[in-house]
Amino acid sequence: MFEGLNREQRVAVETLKGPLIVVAGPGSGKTRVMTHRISHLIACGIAPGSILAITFTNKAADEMLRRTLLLLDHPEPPEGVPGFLEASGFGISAESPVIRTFHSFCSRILRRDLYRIEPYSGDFSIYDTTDQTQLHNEVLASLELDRTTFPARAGLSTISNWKNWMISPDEAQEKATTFRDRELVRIFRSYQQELERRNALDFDDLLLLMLRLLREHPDVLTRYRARFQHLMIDEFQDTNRPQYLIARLLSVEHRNICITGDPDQSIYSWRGANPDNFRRFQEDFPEYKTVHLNRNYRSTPQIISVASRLTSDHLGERRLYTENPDGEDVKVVEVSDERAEARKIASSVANWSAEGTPLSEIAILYRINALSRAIEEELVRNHYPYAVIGGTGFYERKEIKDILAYLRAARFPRDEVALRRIVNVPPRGIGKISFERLVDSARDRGMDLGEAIRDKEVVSAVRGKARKGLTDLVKVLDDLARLEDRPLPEQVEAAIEASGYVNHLERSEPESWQERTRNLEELVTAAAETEEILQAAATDDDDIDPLIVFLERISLVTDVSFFEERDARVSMMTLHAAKGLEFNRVVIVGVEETLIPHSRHIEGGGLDEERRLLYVGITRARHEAVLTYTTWRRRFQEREPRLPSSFLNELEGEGICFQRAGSSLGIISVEDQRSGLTERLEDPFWEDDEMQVGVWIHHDLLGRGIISATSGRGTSKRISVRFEACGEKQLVVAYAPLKVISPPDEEWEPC
DNA sequence: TGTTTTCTGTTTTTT
DNA sequence: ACAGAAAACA
Repeated sequence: MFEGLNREQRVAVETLKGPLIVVAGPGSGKTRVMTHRISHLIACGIAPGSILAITFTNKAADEMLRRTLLLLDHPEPPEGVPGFLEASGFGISAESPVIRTFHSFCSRILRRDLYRIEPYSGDFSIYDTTDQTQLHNEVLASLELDRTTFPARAGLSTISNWKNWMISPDEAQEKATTFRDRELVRIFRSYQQELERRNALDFDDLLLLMLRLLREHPDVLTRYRARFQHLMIDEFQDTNRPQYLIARLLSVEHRNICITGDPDQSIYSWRGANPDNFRRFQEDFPEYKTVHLNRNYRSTPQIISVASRLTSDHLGERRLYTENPDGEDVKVVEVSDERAEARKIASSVANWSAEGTPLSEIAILYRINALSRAIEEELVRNHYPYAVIGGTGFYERKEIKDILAYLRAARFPRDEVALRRIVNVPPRGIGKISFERLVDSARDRGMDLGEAIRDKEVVSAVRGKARKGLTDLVKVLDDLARLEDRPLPEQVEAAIEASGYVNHLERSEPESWQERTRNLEELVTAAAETEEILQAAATDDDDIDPLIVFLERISLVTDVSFFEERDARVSMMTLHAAKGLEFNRVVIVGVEETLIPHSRHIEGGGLDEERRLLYVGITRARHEAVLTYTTWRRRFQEREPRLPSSFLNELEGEGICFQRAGSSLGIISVEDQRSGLTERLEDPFWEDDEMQVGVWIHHDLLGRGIISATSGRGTSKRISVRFEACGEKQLVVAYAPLKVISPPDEEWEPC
């Protein structure tokens, strides 16, 4: 049971009673400790079902469950069936520990008990970001506020912050001083009311309502306290206030709570994560014990020593060390632009692959999703399979969301977001005006939209094409609703069929309709998979609607493991998404000022978190870490000069080597590179010609004009020209009869 | 007049 | 690639 564990790890595994803090650096065997601890609990006679382990992602949950079952000599869970099984199953068996994220754990409980809180019920919808944005904008319309002054992104992030810090609309109102703040509070208030009315929960609500449930219903609290005698929380540095309070409520009596985390890897404060929870924990559970896991088993000494330069010296006490053999230096590579960066990465992949590193052991990490594009293109060109993790995920694709919206609208008439989404997709003549008319008429009668579209009088308020479209839609939805008891894949297929969606795709997206249709087929496959899992867990006492399970799985389980096949592929993801993962070789791209640190966080408290983000990135690597930065990068249409990240200065020292692409492996310090930067402003890839914005030209046919924009290079370079005689035209420089002229005098007269 | 198509400007991180 | 705005269409 304890073989292969070091002394500290063993202490953590053996301490089963009472509060325990495990401070675990990257690669220190934290998951090992957690899985051993769970199996040790079970070996000591604790009922598996009374163990609740909270992880940060569903992927981590699956991994932990899989490894725990292995330790327990369980038959291996079927390949490719994620621990999601557990989500629907926790009512079922006391034979397996419950390992989930906070969100899916809460959702599971709320499915059963949310009816206790007015006016909700257990078949609530979960609103994802898209749904939230739509609702936000509906709220704006009803409050007669302007979309540009109150963008959804900003508004929702403010609302989410309030919720994470458990500030009610009333409290927010008291603190609001400016006009804008007061308007935001109004938006918050009606956003929340509208969610309630629709029996819908956003991600924050999953936590907040769980907390309310436990606080307001002592019998429920007692039940779950009795049920979960042992709590474990992973990535504790990234828990927010409601999450901590839920954990405290569940464990404050038996006090068997083990938290693991690493303040140096706290990278989610923007989502309300509060490292201060460590301090609160120490106050609330003063008899706690602490274990420090400082020995790293993952990385080379070079990687550890370089990465450690980014962490604050916690009194020199918590320093991470390793006894692994030496490896290569961490490399910092300068390249001229994002295409050169992509080529450099592709050639690294080629070399590593030739040396025998499997593609699945290579990761490319970046600060923002937008950086993946250039690299993807290069990998495609070189025929390297890759998987972009996160980003626009499968379930965020338009066609997928549309079909799911059909199912939602058919079966959950209160869920207006879904109905609004598909009311005119495919186009059936119900435009903005007709729809507004419909909504008004429904509101006048105090009806839900779902009722309204079936109401004769309301429908007669709309006329012509729109009325026909509406009756067609109602028929489609009613037909779908009738399939309630059919198997899930059949329902999904029916939704695709009845909506005429494939036809619509073919007409409206001649470029991509085939791929999108394939995606829809994948959706049917996913439905079949869910159906299968539910069949396997047929002992379910809760008898939950398969469609609800399917939708929930989709909104909460966005990990790779759920959908992607496990072929050998290069992984590409953001630094945030890489948390908790490890790879033999890691490339971090775009290590540039304004990217990491991101421009929004260069000043103020956010800077430390950016530094930790880079720390997390570097420590993902076992054998080799490469950091790249460019001197030029294309952003929208413009190419802009770039500076290396200021963090690179902090990394200087033993175990790291700076090199310029194309140059021999000479060691060049950051200062050398900085001073060399100005002379390299003429980038070899930048063909500087005369056709620049602001230059006057003469066209043989169109006459005089001034260049207002340029794009592309070489023979594909295009310019926009505002002509005196005929307005703005687009021209291809290589083919247009143009010559540069000196500016007309009148334009240059000083005013 | 109302609907559909085309064009333009926009991307921090995510359960 | 996507959303919102302007233009084109019925």
